[in-house]
Amino acid sequence: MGRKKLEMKRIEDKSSRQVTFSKRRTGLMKKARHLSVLCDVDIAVIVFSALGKLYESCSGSSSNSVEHMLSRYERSITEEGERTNNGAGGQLEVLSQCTKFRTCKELLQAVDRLVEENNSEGLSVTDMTELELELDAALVQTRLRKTQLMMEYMSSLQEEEKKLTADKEELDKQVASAKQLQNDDGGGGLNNLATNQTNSPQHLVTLPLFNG
Amino acid sequence: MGRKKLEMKRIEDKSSRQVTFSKRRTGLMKKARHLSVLCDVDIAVIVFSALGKLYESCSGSSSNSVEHMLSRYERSITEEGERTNNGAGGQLEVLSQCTKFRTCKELLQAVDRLVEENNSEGLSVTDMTELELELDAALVQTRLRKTQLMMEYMSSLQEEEKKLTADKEELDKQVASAKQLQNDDGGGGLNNLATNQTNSPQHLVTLPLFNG
DNA sequence: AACTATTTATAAGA
DNA sequence: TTCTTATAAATAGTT
Repeated sequence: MGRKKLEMKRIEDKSSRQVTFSKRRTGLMKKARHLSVLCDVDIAVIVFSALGKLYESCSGSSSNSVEHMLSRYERSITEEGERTNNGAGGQLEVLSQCTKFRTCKELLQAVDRLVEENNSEGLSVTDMTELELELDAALVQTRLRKTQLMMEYMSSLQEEEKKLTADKEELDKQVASAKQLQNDDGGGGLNNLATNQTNSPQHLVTLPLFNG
Repeated sequence: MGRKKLEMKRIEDKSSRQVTFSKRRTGLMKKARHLSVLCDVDIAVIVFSALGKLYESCSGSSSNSVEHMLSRYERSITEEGERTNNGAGGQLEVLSQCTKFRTCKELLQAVDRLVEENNSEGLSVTDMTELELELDAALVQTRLRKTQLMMEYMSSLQEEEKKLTADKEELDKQVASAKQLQNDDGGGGLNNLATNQTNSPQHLVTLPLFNG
């Protein structure tokens, strides 16, 4: 809309690109706000300029709601993923890494393609920039996955610790009451001892951590 | 735009609200895509309907780039927050971040120095390269510290698990032998029970993890 | 889902 | 940069 219809491609002139960016960014945020109010929904808009600067964020209501929505988004995505790969039960951890592997594969293919396309003249700066971005993205992905695995493992360890502590307390209690009974009636009160056995926690050792 | 100008408030009629939601949502995504292409920027749009359903997400380039942008956004916000609220503190979590804060402080000082040195002409590419290296170093430092903290915590948890498991086995053994003794001599063999108490592992809970 | 009368957004120009 | 204006786009109500 304007004096002329624009082609759907990057505006080459730096100055007009900057102006258009400013105008359209404002418009986008305005529309998001309107949609949010009119239809009573939550919206987050995040814009990164080409130089990596975080330009704007907008949301339905309060100040930090963008952050809220991000965790909400992550939850949705996670649930979606779990809904998808619920079929098999064997190696849970391995399955959950499928996404990563697929990403890596795609990445390598993209790199190969780039190299093949330009092997006669060598890679241009633009190509290298693209490659850099892709590698950076892969790095971020890898890091996120690493942190996620560590957090999951720590959760399982904390849970196990809680369970073991509870078991131990229960055993202590039984031992104490056994001692008491022994002093009281000289025996016969130990028949319900050692009934709180849980499964061995050995399976935790097989989690994919500290394996190099 | 349309036959009538709408008030900037929630559309009360459920049916028209739903229709408007659909239309405007489509429009918003389209505008986001256009802005992304025309101005060569990355954009994420996240919409949650009133019923909590994740409706759409849109972005500049590849498939999972929304996730990328979220981590990018988080990083931006985190850095911003640290720059703003360096005055207050007092909680335990803050202590564990001392290393990071020190690094950040040094970094900001370095940035200030660079800016002051060159404020007449602006920063040169060489300056920016130096700045890039410093920021990169800080990032690596932060990452190392994060991993280190997580590894230490996991080690402590594993150790605690081992100890607790050993305790439990010992208690089981004692209970079994107590049972045996009870059957054999009718009592008197329980005097050394409950002697393997270790310190409560409560201190683990105060380690700087999972605290938001 | 398709159709228009209108409103809104904005590209180019001042 | 900011304002103006002609024109493109989006869309509210209608069918």
